[in-house]
Amino acid sequence: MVTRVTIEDVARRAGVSNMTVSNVINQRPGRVGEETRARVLQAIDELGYRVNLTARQLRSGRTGTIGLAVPDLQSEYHTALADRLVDRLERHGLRLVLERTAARLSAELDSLSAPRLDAYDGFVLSVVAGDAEALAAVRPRTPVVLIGEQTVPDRFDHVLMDNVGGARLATATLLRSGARRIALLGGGDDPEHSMPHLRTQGYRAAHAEAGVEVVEELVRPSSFTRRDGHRLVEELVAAGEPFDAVFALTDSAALGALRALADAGLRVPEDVQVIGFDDLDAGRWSVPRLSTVDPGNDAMADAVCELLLARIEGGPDPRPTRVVMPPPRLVERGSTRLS
Amino acid sequence: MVTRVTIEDVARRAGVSNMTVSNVINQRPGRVGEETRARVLQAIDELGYRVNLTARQLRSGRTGTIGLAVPDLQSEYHTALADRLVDRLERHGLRLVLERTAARLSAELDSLSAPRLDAYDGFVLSVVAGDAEALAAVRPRTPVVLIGEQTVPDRFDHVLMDNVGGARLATATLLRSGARRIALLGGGDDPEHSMPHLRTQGYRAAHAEAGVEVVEELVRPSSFTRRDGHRLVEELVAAGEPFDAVFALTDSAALGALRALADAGLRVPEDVQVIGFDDLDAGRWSVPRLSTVDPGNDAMADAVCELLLARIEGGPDPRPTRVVMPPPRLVERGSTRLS
DNA sequence: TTGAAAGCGCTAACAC
DNA sequence: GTGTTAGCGCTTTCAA
Repeated sequence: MVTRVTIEDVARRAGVSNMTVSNVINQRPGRVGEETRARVLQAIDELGYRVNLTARQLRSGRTGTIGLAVPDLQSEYHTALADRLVDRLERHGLRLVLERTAARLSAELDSLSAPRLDAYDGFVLSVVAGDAEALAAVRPRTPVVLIGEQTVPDRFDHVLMDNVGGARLATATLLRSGARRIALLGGGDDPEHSMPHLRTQGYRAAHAEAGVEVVEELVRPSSFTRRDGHRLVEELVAAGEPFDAVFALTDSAALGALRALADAGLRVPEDVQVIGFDDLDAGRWSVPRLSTVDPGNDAMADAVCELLLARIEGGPDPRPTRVVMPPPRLVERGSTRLS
Repeated sequence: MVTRVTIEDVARRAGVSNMTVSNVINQRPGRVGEETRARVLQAIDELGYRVNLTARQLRSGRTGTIGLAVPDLQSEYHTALADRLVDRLERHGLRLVLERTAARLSAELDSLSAPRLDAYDGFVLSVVAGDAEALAAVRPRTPVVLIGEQTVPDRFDHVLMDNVGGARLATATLLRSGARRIALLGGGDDPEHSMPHLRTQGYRAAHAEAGVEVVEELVRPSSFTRRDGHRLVEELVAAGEPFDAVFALTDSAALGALRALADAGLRVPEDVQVIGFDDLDAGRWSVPRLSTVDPGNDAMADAVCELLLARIEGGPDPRPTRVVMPPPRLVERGSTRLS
């Protein structure tokens, strides 16, 4: 073990006390004379001293780090969110690190356990597997913001997207352009507050508003990845069920659907229109370009930061928790006909 | 501040000493009687005690966490690598967290600074901006494995891909199928040991071996993202320079190229063959499916883990550093004609 | 403006 | 098998 240079070594060399060195390091104003500071700085330099964040943290409780746990590191939606957060938090001198929960409840709960949270000043969890009941017992001492559509105990700050509104927007656009048989990739009998359930609800609402009957054979379950989207469209084509549009619950599924439609010799948007959800960057480079719903990605990232910072900096007065849900916006590209 | 339950509280309640509690927590074999253990466990449960990892770390020096710093959280290549590493490290009771360097030298060096490294038992840095010179002064006490093609001080373990070999493989395949005017997206006068330089070198080597002249007008610089790939193909088409194949230095650029070729009304692979590099998952879902080079992704992840674990667990005897470079493999899909 | 003392919560090392 | 002592490196508190 290489010996470590401590504050004490620096203090000895500069001929001052530990505390003075600490004051220099932390740039505490007016606590140390100009001359002394210079001497300390020089000692630090000569010795190559670096703070031990672990020790500082044990004493002060601050780590300067925010954690973000996502279900899947490859999820383009979540890495895009992470990127937005890194940029914003950097401006406040905070660093963001990413963890993976693999969408497992055990891992999500684990990420909220005291030992894990101790490493962070604040934590953001993208809840996929958990729900209000599962999270009922969790009372983290670290500020936590939850994202995702699951219902969660109202003791948590919560940022979510308008799934119902966004899905209604997408579906209404297709209906307005004349589509009458809209395949829904990812709809079905999911748990009540899950993302698929909510987006399916928006899909049905739009149909009801337009006075168009939903073709139940076209409502296909569990489809979030490219692979899923591809498979479901294949199945639909094989089943011979005609459809003139596809609403995929995620852009990823929509991209897989595009692939399958090309395989089947169907033209987009002439034969089949396609619309996704999430506004991933990849949708700008697909063939054809993907129309989609922007659920308010920037606004959500803003909200997460604000909530976190308010709790971290805002003293002990327990401000009420907040729920933030920005308005969705339609992004029309080549995979739909202009409405 | 909510008061924290400490080991001392548990000890008092169970009527034992701190050390006994510690022994129970750490499941040290044969150090504590069955009855005592039960009493301690109960006290832990009743009090809701959780270890303070910060304190443990300050004392023991272990954190149980490995850091991985990547240039871009949205880079599909790097998140795929992260996923591979999470899986492997989990098996050894280690957790992986991801950080972003934004491909800036300052951030890369920063990530190797003592305070940052203190948070980890081991660290993996994907070097993009740094080189041997920039890293010369860095002497981390935490085990570090470097990945990426930059030359690095040989005091670091280093895992890299065979950029020259992989690029030669891709280019040779195109030449064998009859291509004679192969656009290179991302070639150019980059620094000597950079990825673009090396892959360009492989491209030229394959031409030389096949006795085919490189068309210099088709060698286009800096192209790694979808956007880049798209733009460069657009420019090529606008310039009226004929080409019968595209070798993109990354799959991402290749996907952008596919988009641009479709815009230009060129058929793939009939009019233009396309091949990428990296073997990203996205390449399986593009239209058409993307042929590519697998640089040995699984083998690289294996190597990173082995090197890390050897240094973490392997005592103080300073084993020699190692450089690992797995063999690349061609993945033929729909964007090329079978060779 | 500077310093001394105390202790954050845990575990290594050794005694019993 | 269990307890005692010491201390990881830092910052808080209070005194000078």
